[in-house]
Amino acid sequence: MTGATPRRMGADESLNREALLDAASELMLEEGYAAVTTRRVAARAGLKPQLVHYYFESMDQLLLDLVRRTTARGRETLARVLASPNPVRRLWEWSSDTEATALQIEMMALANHRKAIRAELADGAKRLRRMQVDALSNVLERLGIVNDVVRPDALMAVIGSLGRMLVMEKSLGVTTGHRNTRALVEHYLREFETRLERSTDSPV
Amino acid sequence: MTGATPRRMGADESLNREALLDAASELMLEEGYAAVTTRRVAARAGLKPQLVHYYFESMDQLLLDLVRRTTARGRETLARVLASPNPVRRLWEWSSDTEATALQIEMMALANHRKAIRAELADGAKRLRRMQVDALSNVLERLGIVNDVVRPDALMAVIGSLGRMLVMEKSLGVTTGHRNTRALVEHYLREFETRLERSTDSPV
DNA sequence: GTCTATATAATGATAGAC
DNA sequence: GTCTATCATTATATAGAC
Repeated sequence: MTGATPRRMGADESLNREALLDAASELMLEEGYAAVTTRRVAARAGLKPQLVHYYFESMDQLLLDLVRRTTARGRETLARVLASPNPVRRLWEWSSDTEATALQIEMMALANHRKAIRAELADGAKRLRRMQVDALSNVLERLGIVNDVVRPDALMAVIGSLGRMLVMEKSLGVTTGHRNTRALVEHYLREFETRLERSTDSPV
Repeated sequence: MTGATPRRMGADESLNREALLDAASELMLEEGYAAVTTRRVAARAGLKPQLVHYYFESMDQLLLDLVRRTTARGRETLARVLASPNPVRRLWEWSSDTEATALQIEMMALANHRKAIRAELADGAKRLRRMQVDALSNVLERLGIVNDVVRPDALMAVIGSLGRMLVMEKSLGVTTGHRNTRALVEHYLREFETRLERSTDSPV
């Protein structure tokens, strides 16, 4: 418990600490993880570069804390999404969120070569996935939609990967086939919503 | 044509030049794009750091050349894939290629904040997509599989995004729902292959 | 045509002042 | 508990030697 603390460090609840994480997040989103340097993070937060090392043990630790904060916030957003009366469509919209996807690419790239970040991101992804699949299973079961081919977790994989890819490609400037892909998704969403409305009309 | 050449530069066909691109590719794959620095690229290629600037105008140019070479090689591989008697399954396998996916994440992240690289990567993606969709359309048409809901380009989007996501997640350490997702893909692949075999048995 | 010596700026991090 | 002066290292890039 009393592990040697080589250097003193700012409190976890500090406003400056949060400001530095905000700055890091913005930089990562706008210019990529390589732009998240001590000096640039500090400058954007209106602080001196040395303060980064006061509030964070290292740049790696700052990035790890950022990933943790981001996935935690993701769970909060997802909880609201899943509370919707039409969770499937909102899940699709959520999977197509531009900002979250851009951040995810950066963090995936970061995780590819930083063990601690990979573990943190994997944990976050698993927890999000479990929330999604649980909610999807509930809805499908409640509506009596049982399908041996398309299991809820597989359906979630399709929704998630397709949404993310459309956003990625669009930000890249590639939209080949997007119209038909969206039409395909819309087709199944409508089919689901028809069943949903039918079940909502009739009382439980 | 005689634009001012501020600095002399190595020939395009030089072995050292290729070695530097190889080193950059390996580094990007193993440690991410941020690890692609003059010193590290040179060290891996067994050359002096200054040579990087002899063969490439700048680090940005090196990265751009690497993206161009990578997408060009991708087209060669894809052409072989599409020449297969069973192009749909091989397209699925190709979309699930681990190395290519890891490189793609890095390059997507890189493209997010470098205009020239974004343009190059977008061009490469469009050309690959066109090859894929053309081939898929041909096969589906030849087999008489016409479907207003699942158009060839949308089907390609599903195959591509799903394959990439499974690989990404697996490398992250997340495999929740992968079994059922693979089973889903396998279901449709088998269905397609049954029709394919039937059409191959009967001569044209 | 190929490579080296060198310049300049940015990086993560530490020790110590308030 | 908060912040600053400073360091060693690495980054990209240039000018010029062979």
